[in-house]
Amino acid sequence: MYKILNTVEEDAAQKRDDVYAGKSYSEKEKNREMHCYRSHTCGELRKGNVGEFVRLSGWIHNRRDHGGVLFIDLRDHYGITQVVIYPDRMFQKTIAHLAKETVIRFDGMLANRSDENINSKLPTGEVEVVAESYDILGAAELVPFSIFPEDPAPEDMRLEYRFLDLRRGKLHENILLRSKIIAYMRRAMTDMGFNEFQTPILTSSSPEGARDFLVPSRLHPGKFYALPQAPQQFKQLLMIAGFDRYFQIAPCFRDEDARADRSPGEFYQLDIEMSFVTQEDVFEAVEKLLEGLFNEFTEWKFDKAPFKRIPYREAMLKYGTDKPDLRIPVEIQDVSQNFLKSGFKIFADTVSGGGVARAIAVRGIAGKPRSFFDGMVEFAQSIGSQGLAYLVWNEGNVKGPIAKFLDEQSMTDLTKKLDAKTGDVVFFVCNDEAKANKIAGEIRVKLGKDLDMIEQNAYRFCWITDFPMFEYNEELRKIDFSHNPFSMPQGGMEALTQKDPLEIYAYQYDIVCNGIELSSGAIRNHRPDIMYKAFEIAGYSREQVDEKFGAMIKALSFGAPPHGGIAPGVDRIIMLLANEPNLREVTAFPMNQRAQDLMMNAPCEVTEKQLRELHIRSTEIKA
RNA sequence: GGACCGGUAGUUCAGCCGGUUAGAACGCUGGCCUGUCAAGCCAGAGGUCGCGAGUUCGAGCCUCGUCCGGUCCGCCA
Repeated sequence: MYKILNTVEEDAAQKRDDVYAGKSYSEKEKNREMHCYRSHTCGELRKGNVGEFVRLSGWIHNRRDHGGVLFIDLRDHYGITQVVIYPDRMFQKTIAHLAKETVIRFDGMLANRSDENINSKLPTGEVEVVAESYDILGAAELVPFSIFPEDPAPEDMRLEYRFLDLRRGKLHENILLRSKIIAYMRRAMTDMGFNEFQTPILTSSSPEGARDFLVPSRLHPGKFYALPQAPQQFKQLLMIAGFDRYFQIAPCFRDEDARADRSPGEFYQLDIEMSFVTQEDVFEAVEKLLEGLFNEFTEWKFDKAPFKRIPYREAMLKYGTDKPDLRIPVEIQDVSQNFLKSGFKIFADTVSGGGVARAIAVRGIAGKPRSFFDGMVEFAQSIGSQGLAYLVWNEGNVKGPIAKFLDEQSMTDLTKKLDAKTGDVVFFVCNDEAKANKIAGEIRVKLGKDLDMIEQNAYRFCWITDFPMFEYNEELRKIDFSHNPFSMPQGGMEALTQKDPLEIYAYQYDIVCNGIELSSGAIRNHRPDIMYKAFEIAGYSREQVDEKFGAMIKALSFGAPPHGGIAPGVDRIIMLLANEPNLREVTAFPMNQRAQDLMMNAPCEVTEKQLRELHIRSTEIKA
């Protein structure tokens, strides 16, 4: 191995050696002629450098004008160094009136600070540069929001002046963390024997899935490229091509509305595909990656491999969602049978009509004030529940709005089933299964937050497994794929021909951390015969399948290895590790929620000429 | 497409029951100050209260509409 490039520190050291080597303070005049912007970075100088004649360049971070002495905090990527300008310098007044964020170069001697003037908050806080001369390298206008101190600023302004926002400590660190995490991912994947590939950005529109971003073709009037929603088909083709283990930090494009944890338009996945693997092989690879990653980048507690596996149906029952936040130590229980026999008519009728009753038990909160319970009822109503029943286990009796409807036997059974003890409170939700899951799940999370039950400083992972292959579409009154039609059904062809379709699971899985879905993945269906059969169950003819997915089927027909993969969301992982609630805090140049880049002014109108070349006419009338 | 929350000085916010000339802090400008490090002190400038209509003797405050931002639902194979 040989070295191609020096680090910044090495470069600076080199220049120092070249320019300053052996030179004393008396030679400073000569040094002023040197042709470089800095001898050191602003984070570098220490006691050992005292007495050296140094040159620093950076931004005016802050200044403190004492009339006599003037202090400038000079900032660059590497840190902050105090520059002091004494009144005998003619330029002191000029510097005192420069706008913050001016880019400036100072030359001067590095001096020791006296003990009482040491700033322990700065790594460079034991020294300061005594300015001899300066050069303004980049003038600055008054900034629209404060870089220092790092006060809150309106987000649309932060986006419009992103280059300023990125100077601020927290965001600067987050983006740096992003760089390090991605570098780690590349290293770890390569070490595990994966090869990185690039796949096309201009590709063809896929009929399934999210809304595509379309790019009009100049050479083929009326035809369009689509930006990839994910390199799904390409990575499978690479497996069929025999490359065995693929990964890519893959840009993905989906024209769907944004959320706090979902960027509008574009995002990155650590896209992974492996040949000759089972579901467990994929889990093992991802667990190894994530364990290493979290080990490297967090001080918090996190689950070690193997992560908990939770079948989809169990997750929906216990947590009311397929992306459970396991930091909340509460599980939902099914109590349908208890209410079926009970005297509580509303619940009994719902259950006998095919609905379910769910219980959320919280220990030791019987003493909560009435307003707490009213608040919970109100919350339940706001998310679409008729109301919210609850029982409170007090010393010797059970109270609550529904207590009077339950006979002694029902109450005894319920107490036993829920293992309810004095001081416990149980909330009840009764509805059709889908609604009951959703409402109970949200109440579980709300209780976790309001009662401060969410485990702090911890990352809790789980795999959600055994997603149903098919589901019944009430609207179209037919069987549909519930998620991905290209996943391998568990049991293969035999299951498709023998079992009730709604009982078939797919080799499909999600990985979830702290209630955030990091990724979906699957063992793919690599057999055309099983593919045709699966589509047949969902009501597609062989011809329809050929028309829509012909290219993929063709590729699978020439000797395809069993393969599978996953694609953890890079942005979301960074968001978790940076402990940020929003993707924009870990993205250098994000769009706003309405998919606009406020700095670059995208999307924007284009010229008539451009449109003509692309054979496009806009239906929007220009102002 | 829908729901909720928000919009007052460059920024962060306060503004009581609808009642005099809309306040504070930071920033900015000027001045004072030789050791600060979120420097300090004094003075000053800075406002179409998002926009439009309505109710009222009177609207930052109430009503309706509208625009903008965020969060969520829909959507995200």
